[in-house]
Amino acid sequence: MNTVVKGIFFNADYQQEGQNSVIRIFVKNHQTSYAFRDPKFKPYFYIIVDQPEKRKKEIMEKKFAEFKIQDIQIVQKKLSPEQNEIPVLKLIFNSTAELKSARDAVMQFEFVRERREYDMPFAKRYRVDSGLIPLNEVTVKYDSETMELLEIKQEEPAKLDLRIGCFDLETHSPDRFSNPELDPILMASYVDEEKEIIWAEKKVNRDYAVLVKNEKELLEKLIETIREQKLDVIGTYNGDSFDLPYIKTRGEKLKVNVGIGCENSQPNIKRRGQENVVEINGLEHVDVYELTKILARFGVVNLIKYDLESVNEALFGEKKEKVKATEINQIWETGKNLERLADYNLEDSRATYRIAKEYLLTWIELGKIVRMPLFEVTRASAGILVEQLLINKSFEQNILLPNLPEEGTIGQRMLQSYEGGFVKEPEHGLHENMVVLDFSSLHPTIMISHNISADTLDCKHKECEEKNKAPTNHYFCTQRKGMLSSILEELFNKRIELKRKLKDLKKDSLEYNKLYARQYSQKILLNSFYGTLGYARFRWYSYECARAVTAYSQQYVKWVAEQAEIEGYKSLYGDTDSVFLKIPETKTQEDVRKFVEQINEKLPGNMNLEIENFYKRGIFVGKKGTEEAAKKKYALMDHKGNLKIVGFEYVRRDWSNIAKRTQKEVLEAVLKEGDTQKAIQIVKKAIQELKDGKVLKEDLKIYTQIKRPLKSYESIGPHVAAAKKAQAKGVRIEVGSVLEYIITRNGKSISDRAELSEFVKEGNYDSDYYIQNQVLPAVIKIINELGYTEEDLIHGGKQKTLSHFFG
DNA sequence: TAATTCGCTAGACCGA
DNA sequence: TCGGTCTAGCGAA
Repeated sequence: MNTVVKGIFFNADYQQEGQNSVIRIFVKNHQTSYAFRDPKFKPYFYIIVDQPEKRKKEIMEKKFAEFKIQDIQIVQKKLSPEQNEIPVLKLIFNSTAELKSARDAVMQFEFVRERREYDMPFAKRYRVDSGLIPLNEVTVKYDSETMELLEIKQEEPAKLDLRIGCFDLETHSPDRFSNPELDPILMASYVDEEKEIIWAEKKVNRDYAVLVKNEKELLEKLIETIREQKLDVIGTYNGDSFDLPYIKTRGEKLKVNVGIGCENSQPNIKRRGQENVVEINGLEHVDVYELTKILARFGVVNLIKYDLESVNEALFGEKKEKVKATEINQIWETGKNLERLADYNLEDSRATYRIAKEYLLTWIELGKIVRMPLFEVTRASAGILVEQLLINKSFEQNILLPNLPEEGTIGQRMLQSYEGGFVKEPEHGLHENMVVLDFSSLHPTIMISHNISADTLDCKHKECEEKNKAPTNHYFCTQRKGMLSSILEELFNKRIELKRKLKDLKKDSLEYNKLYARQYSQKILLNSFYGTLGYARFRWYSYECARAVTAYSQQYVKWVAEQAEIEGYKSLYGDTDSVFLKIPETKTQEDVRKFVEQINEKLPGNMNLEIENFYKRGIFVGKKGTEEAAKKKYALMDHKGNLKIVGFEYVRRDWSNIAKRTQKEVLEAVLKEGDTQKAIQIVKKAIQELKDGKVLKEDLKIYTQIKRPLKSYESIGPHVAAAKKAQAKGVRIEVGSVLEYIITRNGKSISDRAELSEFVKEGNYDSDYYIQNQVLPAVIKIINELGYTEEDLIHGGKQKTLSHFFG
């Protein structure tokens, strides 16, 4: 019987039904979660041949595999954006297995010039071809007996209030890590808009606590709740590698069906590289931990550790207590302080929920732009996002995708690196009255303004060569817009328009938040394009384009500095897209504004120079071991007294707190107060504290990441040495873990003396190391700029003040 | 199995 | 034990 239903389109996958691979699409409304079948859509790929009619017959007649090819169509396609359409063969199959064997078998025909789009996963193929946008509202006509999809209509996204729920487990861990084969779940918490619960076998004196009789019941209650709440999104913190695999294994042990997906389907654990991802049909699993790491990549947060406590504090400014694994065991075994554990458990779910609520909107919008389901887009890298966007555009414009490069090609590309941005060596020392100018979205605007795209490179027109030649001598078409540049331009213009609209909306209103998220996701995409051009595995890789972008960037930034010098400013420094100027006494901030305006009048297209900020005072320091000044390292103070510290040890996690704090205090004394004597006193005090043995572990820890298996290190640095020692004591050291180590007094080389902080007793540290290798190197270059030497720091020293420098 | 290059610095490593 | 070179990590843009 034909039935019609409205709902939200979530995702698509496929299933094997006998000989056929059949697409399923997941559509939900608040009553039901549907999985519709779309058997009419078949796997396919293209081949390019000279005589399509003839070759089609030949292939149809020849049996080149154990199956019969379902169909071959002759279709008109462009092989690339600048070419005309030509007929190509579309080979259609009943299953992905057939496609896979045919794409190899087809190479036996010498008339096959090329294969295209033969490696696109079937579900992704469907998402591209159907044009369905995840989380849009759809009206579906279907056969209620077979669940076969008859018609699907996409409507403008209506109001979207996704139901999000988060859960978190506390598990027993007699060893260092919980083993789901052996160790039970002790507690579970669940949080959504209306519910906050924890379940535990032991009585907990909290309103939100529910007593269960055993672990089985605990798991059943959790699953039941997730099902009852009819969620759209399930959020976890590290659920990809911990919580979801854990409940799956415990479920098998305890005979509990943990199917929380559509039609109670099980969480699907997939291997992706080194890690797990867990996908659930009809219920989007968002691992907020992964989301946080992406936020970090885009600079929303910058943390040493990405545990929930640190992230929660960084994002919301709220401290959250951490209960360590050993303590969890202890609480459970003694039955004392169960409330503490329960609170912690609940807070984890709450924090996860809060982060999801706050940031999901950005990924929802991003998912809509690139047409990726939430599950995918919350785990996607910059390269994936750009690729997906280009795939969609290519399909719309009837252009076949370029093939992925082969390993040999990738190797060649990787050998061929290219020159990047320009970094000027700064004028070291203290400077007063500065302005920093920078280009807004430099790389995207260069690509748009000069129409940089592989398909516009060195076109046939004489005129383009004359009018639009990059400093590399390659040029780009001025008559037809390039594929990449036009997508960028569209994104750019939409973003400008959105930002204009945002100005009229009330902050924190629903509409504001939605549009803000959209413009932010556009920004993410805009900034991701340039890098992919030089990425060896990218389908649209173009050395010439990548190089042209950086050549232009160098040209423009040098040009601005030159113009400024001509106008009477002194160019102090610049890095890639910025120019640091000293404003002469004869000029005002208004003059700077006028100067920038003049520059902008001369810049092409949508390129734009901005005033980043005015600074009262700034310092550039010398480089170690040479006379030169260090690049990418400076500190500035604006006219409100705000300090901006860039590149210094202060911003690096692989330096101890004591060194970082001392450096910051010194910079403050110098820039804010102009007090060099104070700066020196600060250093002396830190040295004294170290000597007295008073400094706490917290201020001595050095954080360094283990980036490869311990065995494969050629050079054993302190962090590797500490890791190896810890490993011998039974600590599991994983690739990617950030270690905290301290340099102790026990041993010869620095590595010998390095120990993981957890094994170091308070007070056991090498004060000499922390003075000579941490505090002094962090401050000496600054002190030098003030006219003092290391001698002055350790011994007496002469009297000088900043007036010495500024008259 | 997923964007780029430029740059600083530490500390091991290695040969004289 | 010295000094140059190399490995490694992290940050800026």
